[in-house]
Amino acid sequence: MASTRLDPIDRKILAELQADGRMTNVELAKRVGISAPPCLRRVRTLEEAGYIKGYHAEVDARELGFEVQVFASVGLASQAEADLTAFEDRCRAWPLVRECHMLNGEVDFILKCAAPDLSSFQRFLTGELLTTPNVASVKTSLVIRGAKDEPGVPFDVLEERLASTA
Amino acid sequence: MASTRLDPIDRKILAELQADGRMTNVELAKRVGISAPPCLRRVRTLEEAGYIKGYHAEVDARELGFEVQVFASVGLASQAEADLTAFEDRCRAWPLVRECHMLNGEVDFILKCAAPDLSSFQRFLTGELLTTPNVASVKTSLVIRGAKDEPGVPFDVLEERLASTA
DNA sequence: AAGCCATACGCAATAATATTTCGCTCAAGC
DNA sequence: GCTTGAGCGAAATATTATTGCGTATGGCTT
Repeated sequence: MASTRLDPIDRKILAELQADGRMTNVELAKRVGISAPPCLRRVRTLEEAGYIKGYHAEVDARELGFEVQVFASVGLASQAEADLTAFEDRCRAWPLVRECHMLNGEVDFILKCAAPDLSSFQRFLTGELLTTPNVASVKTSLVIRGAKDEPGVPFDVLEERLASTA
Repeated sequence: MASTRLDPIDRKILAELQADGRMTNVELAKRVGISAPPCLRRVRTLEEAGYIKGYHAEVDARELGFEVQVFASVGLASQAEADLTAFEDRCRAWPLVRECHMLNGEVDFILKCAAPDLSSFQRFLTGELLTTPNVASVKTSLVIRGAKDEPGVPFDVLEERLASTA
């Protein structure tokens, strides 16, 4: 489990697989400039070390009938650790809630939700979220349109940073 | 490009590939209950029809040195369409900005940003975002901890919905 | 500085998988 | 009741993944 620092080839592998997770290993090897076997070994190592947490197909939510995306700012009455984790557990159990982040500042949590239509979301909001114990305030914002939605991290920023630190 | 309604097998394929985008086609075929060739044909069709927009490795941002995640609420001075798209174009050009959504309500946009550290983000905030023309207000919220971060859509919700509509 | 060890590479061989081809079946439409 | 088209599965082929092994390279000890 050596926290082996990644070399440039490893970072390239991660960047390529983040951009196209279904690339064949031979294509990946070609792009990063080594032969297929060591490339595959590196990928396996990156997976086992946790640098790669999984692979996912990116599906078109709207085409599938999820017309509505909502950000919800949630404030809790009590911020005791037990109450925070209780709320987080609730969020993990709600399928409509895709993301839940604890924030500093005024609100305690921000939730990103996906729902088939507005009434589905309203039903969730009034029937589930607002009736949850310890939830003091909820402010929802409907997504009018999405301008950018890139998964993962910007590897070019990482490379710039490493170049300057070197 | 018939907007062919998806049958249960197609939906299962999408659900499986969303959960594990690197599953082999034979494994996928086994899970959805058909043989490999038609399964692959379906996957290709789903890709070409745009139901699958891509495949991505999920990388561990923190392990890679992106310690900081920030939500930024942005208000613009002018909401004329040209000004909105101008701002969206800016967001698309900033690598630190991973998501940009236009919202209803008080704020105009919410941005999800990833940065190696706080000073990187501050540099972006003061040097880029705040100096952008037409940006009237920015309120940033640091993510203290992430409780849930599921990519994609909840297919179980979709199935429930189809069951009730049927 | 020479030798040793660990690490990672590439090549070649094998196993598994992807992909194409082909013929069959079923169901809708005429 | 025939025709047509869409979708399936089996078999064959092409591509890819995976394993085993010999070799080079860099760091560390002696």
